[in-house]
This record gives sequence, C-alpha cells and structure tokens, in this order.
Amino acid sequence: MKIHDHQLQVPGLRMTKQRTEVYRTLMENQDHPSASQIFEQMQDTKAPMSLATVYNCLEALVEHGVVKQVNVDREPTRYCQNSSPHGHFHDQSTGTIHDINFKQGVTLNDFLDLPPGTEVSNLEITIKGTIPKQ
Amino acid sequence: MKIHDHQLQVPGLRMTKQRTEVYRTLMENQDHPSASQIFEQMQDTKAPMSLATVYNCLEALVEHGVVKQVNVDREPTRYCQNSSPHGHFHDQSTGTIHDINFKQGVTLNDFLDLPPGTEVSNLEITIKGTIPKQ
DNA sequence: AATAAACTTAGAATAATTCTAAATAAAACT
DNA sequence: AGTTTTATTTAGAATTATTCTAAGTTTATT
Repeated sequence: MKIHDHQLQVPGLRMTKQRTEVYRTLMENQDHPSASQIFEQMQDTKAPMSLATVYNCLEALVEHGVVKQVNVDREPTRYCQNSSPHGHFHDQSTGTIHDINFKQGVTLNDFLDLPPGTEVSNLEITIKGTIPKQ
Repeated sequence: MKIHDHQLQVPGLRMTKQRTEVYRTLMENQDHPSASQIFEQMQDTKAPMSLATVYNCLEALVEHGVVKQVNVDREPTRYCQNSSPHGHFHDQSTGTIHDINFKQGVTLNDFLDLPPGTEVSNLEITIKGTIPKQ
C-alpha cells in the first residue's frame, strides 16, 4: 500500500511526521485498534514514538473529524478511520468491531423521539451481540 | 417518597440491605448518577457503605436487568433506573443525561444495515448535543 | 446449631489516560 | 538568514475509575 494514498490534508491540522504515521497505521489496520495497539505497532518500525504522542495525535485527528472514537463499555477507547456517519457492531464472541451503515435516507427523527430544538453534535450507536456462524 | 415503592423482587437476585439502598438511591436520583455519586449520597445516611459494595450492588442489579449502564466517552459509568429499551441524550452544555424513547413500532432493521443473522444482545444509542434555550 | 455459600468491606492493585516540564521542531517576524 | 514565538513531542509522574484480595459478616442450607 502506497504511503501517499494516505497523505492527509486538513485545514488547521499540521501534519507532522508523527500524525502522519499514526494516521497511516490506523488506515492500514481495519480493526478499530486502541491507542496502545497503535503504539505497539509503531515500536517495530524505524520511527518509534512515545505513547503520549500517540494519544496526542489521535486527539488532534479526532478533533479535526478525520478519525472517530469508539467506546464500548469500559474497554479502552478504540479508533476508527471511517469518518462518515455510521454505527458500530461489537461482536461479543470475537471482540471485534464492525462498522454498520444507516439505511439510505434515514434521519434521527425517524426512529427517536428527540425533544424539539435538539442540536445534535455527535451520534453514537453501538450494538453488542453475536453473528452466529452458519 | 415511600421506601416500599421501590421494594424490588427479582428472581435470582438476593435483595440485601445494601442492594436495596443502592437501588432506592438510584430511583430517587433521576439524573443518571455515577457509582461514586451514589456512594457519596449514602455517606450522609445512617447506613453508609463501602465504595466497593456500591460497585458490587450496581453490578448485580445490571446483571439482572434492573438497571442500565450508560457510558459516555471516557467519563465514569453512569447508571439508569429505566430498564426498558431507550437511548440517551448527553447535553454537552449541562453534562446531564436524558432518556430518549424510540418511536413507536420502530425496529433496528428499519434504520440500520445489519448483517443477516445478527443476534443483538444490547443496543446503546447515545447522542451528544445541546438543547438551546428559547 | 453447624456448615456452606454469598455478600460486604478496607485497602491494595491495576490500567487507561492525562499531566508536567523540558526538549525539539516548525512558523512568523524582522 | 537569524531571532522570536508558537506548537509539538517526549519520558516519566500523576490521576482516577474500577477491580482485586483476603478477611470478616451475613444469610441460607443441612
């Protein structure tokens, strides 16, 4: 996979060497890794970086809407390279997290009784369950 | 509010003095308190109890489906006395959490593209935003 | 009543995350 | 270009919600 596939340009976000690396690692890892998993992956490379930096970089990427946080129960926060609106399915038998898309054309008010005037800044839908093998 | 309003009977759940107190405190507190908030409230009563017990009691109540956990970001877990299916709205200006009901008759598959065969054991919908005062 | 099982407790341990303060790098300014 | 300002990185310490441990207590069972 070519690195420049992931060359990211976001207004207001300075793409330092470390942020680029964190973002690249997340893109190559489709399984919603945690901060320390990303940290570990980078220890093996020629550009190891401190855990605090991984946290800092992820925070910057999240703030700029490039990356999403996924919180399931009290487990460590995991990060998602899919920045478009979607939900998450947490497979309890494997521990993996899959993205789930919304049905075409559905809006929040179609299924939730929101108080009038509500301004939504963030929607998090997490479903826990199993997908039985057939 | 009368205590026996909240006398809880659940098969398989032994209602000890502590569990009863924790449940009662949660019922009287409509604001989705955290474990340590519940703990603090009970320090003022004639039946103070250890923080570990508060955690234990809440865990037992959650396991038996009487109480729900609400996790928002990395904040301390909060607890909800509403055991029926519903979502949560996290008001970012006040920090409070409100229950949100689903529209009548809506099912998951109406708004999510779930993989076929998915067995859902738990659904968590958390919306962050603000309700502007008018 | 005696024994076993479940519950409570104080305090220690854990672990994810944040903080601190110093070092480095990049940007802005002259 | 060189200097000043600002942002970023870093190692390690600090924080904090939660869990664990092992001993004591209560409740259920024989």
